[in-house]
Amino acid sequence: MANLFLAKTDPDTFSIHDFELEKITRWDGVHNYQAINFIKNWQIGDLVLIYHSQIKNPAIVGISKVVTKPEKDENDKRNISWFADLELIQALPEDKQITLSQIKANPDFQDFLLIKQSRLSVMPCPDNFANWIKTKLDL
DNA sequence: GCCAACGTTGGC
DNA sequence: GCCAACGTTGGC
Repeated sequence: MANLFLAKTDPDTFSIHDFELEKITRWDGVHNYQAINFIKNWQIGDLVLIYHSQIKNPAIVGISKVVTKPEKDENDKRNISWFADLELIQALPEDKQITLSQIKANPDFQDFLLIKQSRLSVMPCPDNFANWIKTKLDL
């Protein structure tokens, strides 16, 4: 059973539309220990929700999957970073995007790190959220 | 653009 | 090892 994660990106830097063009992208440049530890735990086949941050209505805008084993980034200055390659499964049409405010409004999802730790950029999704979104998006 | 929250760095 | 100063992220 594949695990479900969420990864943030500022669309000014790398957007879901960029991802649609590239189809496979290297998820690197993560410098926070906690986020890096979650990347280390990625397994091939795990699903990663793509989230647009730093915008007016932050939201989950796409679904991808892990296609390579996580590797240490030898070019990282502090020598702590890891990366893996993600393949886009689907960019969500606007009416299927899931906004931060929707997630915040649901009392079942209050233990989601997306809410509890707003600066974290890579995180696992809690089981109840994973089940909810898998039903909603037919994953 | 502002600011809260949090992580990192470096002096002591 | 503590903590002040500083840097970064991301929501609003």
